[in-house]
Amino acid sequence: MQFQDNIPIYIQIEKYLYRQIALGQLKPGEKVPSVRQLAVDLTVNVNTVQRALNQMNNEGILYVKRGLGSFVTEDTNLILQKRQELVEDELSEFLKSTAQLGLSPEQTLTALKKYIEETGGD
Amino acid sequence: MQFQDNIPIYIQIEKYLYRQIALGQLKPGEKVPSVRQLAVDLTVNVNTVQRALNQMNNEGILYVKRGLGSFVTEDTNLILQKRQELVEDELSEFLKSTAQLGLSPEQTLTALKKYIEETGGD
DNA sequence: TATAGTGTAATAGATATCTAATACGCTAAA
DNA sequence: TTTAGCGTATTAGATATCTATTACACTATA
Repeated sequence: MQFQDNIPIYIQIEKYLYRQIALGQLKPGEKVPSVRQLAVDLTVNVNTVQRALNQMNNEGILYVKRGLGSFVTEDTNLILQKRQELVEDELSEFLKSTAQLGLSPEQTLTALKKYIEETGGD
Repeated sequence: MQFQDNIPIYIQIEKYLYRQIALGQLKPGEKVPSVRQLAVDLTVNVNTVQRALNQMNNEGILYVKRGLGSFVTEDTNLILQKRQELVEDELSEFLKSTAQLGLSPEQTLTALKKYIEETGGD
């Protein structure tokens, strides 16, 4: 995984894992790779992974079985809720950004539609 | 101005000034507030402002008159080009983000439309 | 000429992030 | 009981960011 500069790595790892869960690539109750394994996979230090997992534990998205590892919550509603939250955050931030560039919501919508038509979304 | 945590301030200042120029609130040939004045306005250190202005000088968006200050380029095409670039960056990043949450470009478009209808874009 | 305002540079210190290394206690399985 | 894998904690050092401070050279103007 390649990380974007200027944004803390532990934030990006958090986002990455949230998305894995939101997409169902990490299922409810499933074990998350160990911090050591993730550190190897992501070419990052164990402490950095640990820091990312901490807040997810605090939010209840993950839970820990001592000596065994971290697991995805089995609270499906919580996962759905989190996914919805992530989507709405993106929508909100996007509209905020384009507004600061002088585009109204409607203009933003039009620009996005045109952009998709022209590029296919890439 | 309040700054977002986890993103370097000098990056946010840069973005802020780009938008001022893109929106025409800083016009071609107009003097940009001095680094000392900006530092006061933004409640930030002079060096941090200086760092933000440097790259904009390198890109040709600003130019310096020694002893007088920094000024917005009079190359209108360059400004228009930069604005277009900023908009497309937002569009691209937005689609990338929603894709990582499992939304196709079309689904993203629909979600945005719905979001605007429901919230008015706020 | 003297002064005020400008960009620019350099230094030192504080803080956050990241890495590296080591260690401890827990659990499951050989 | 021993071993391997797990989360967790701690310490030290490197780097980037930001602040604070001082200083220098240039320009326009009183």
